[in-house]
Amino acid sequence: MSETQRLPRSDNRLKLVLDEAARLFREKGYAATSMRDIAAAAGMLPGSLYYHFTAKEDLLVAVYEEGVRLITEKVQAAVARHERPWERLEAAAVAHLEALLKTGDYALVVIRVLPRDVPGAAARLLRLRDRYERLFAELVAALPLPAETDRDALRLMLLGSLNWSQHWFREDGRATPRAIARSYIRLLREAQKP
Amino acid sequence: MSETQRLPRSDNRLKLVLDEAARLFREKGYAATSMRDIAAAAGMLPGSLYYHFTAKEDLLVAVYEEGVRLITEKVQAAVARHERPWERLEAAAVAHLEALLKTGDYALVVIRVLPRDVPGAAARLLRLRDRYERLFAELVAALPLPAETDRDALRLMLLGSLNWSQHWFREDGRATPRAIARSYIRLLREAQKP
DNA sequence: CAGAAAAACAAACGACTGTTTGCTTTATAC
DNA sequence: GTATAAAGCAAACAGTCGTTTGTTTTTCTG
Repeated sequence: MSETQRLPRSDNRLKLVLDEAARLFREKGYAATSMRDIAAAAGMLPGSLYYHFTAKEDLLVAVYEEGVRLITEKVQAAVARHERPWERLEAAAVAHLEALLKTGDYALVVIRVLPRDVPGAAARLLRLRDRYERLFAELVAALPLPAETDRDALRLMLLGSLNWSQHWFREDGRATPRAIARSYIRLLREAQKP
Repeated sequence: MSETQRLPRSDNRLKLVLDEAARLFREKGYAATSMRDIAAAAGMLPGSLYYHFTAKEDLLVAVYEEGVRLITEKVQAAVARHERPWERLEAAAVAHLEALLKTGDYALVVIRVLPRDVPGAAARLLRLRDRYERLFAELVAALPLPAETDRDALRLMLLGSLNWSQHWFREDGRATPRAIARSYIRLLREAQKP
């Protein structure tokens, strides 16, 4: 009955594998990234990846989970620094966009790789993303808005435009993630003044 | 010197190939769709596709071109029915979203397949999409807005949120493409009233 | 230091990839 | 009606795909 369990070895390269997988999934997408690409980037042989993950889909899910964790963490920390509803939403929008465009690869994979493109893991990916987006639903619910304002539309419009910005954003430009998120919030906020 | 040029045959299946390619590219994305998938869907052998297209990338470009043509056509027709700037932009937004979510496969491929995912054709795809998006820049430029309003942000926010709706829109729901586009416009428009 | 588990190597499996080549069928044009 | 070009078939090319299996190396644990 002695289940001999041992701690991971100190020289293990799981973290490196995840980092390189995140980078490649973000750069080329899921289907266009091969297990051989990831293995080569991590300096190991293709078959070795299967010691850590039983399938390519599980590797993606692991990256996805870390991405959601990172964004959630940043957004929650940013929101906690404010008290007024609109300022909390603005802080969330800024943190969300900075996580996507500045933090690195994990976060971007979450909105770059579409769940429907990974049939065997779509359900798991959607569950992760839905849980995160509920954060924004709560922030929008707390806004002081005229009764006729469509809160769902407001939330979807904000998140949609933020997420889409990955496709046109250029690092060199003068528009920072923070400035973009703020201008979007301003466009929405002005509309809701009595 | 007699260059014997002949008309395409009446039984040719080029249109069918394009239709099936558009459907598959929309459903599974570019990388996950194989030439064999397309050939099988069109009821022919893989090699036969190369009579019509010299490479998979060219097949995508052909679908893309038709998609841009369709959206442009619908948006221009819708805009022409109105005179006041905000109504013209709203008509464009509605037509854009209906083209994506109702018209069919060609239009959706244009925003579903990312140019960067098709290295050999990225430049061609981007040129097509930029030309189309200039339509919206003109419509936004014509809006009567306060001097401090950021017109670029407004355009990017509108198009971004419209394009992102492909990811959450469900046909069964009560929200039609028309209603979604109108609620987005309303959120922006109210903000700009003096 | 000995034993065991962790982590990776080495090599291959069959299936699938985009594409090419040569040949055949068939509608069109004169 | 017959030459001719359009369209597609049939079969294969070399390469890549995700994954499996057996073995080896290396670190940790007692």
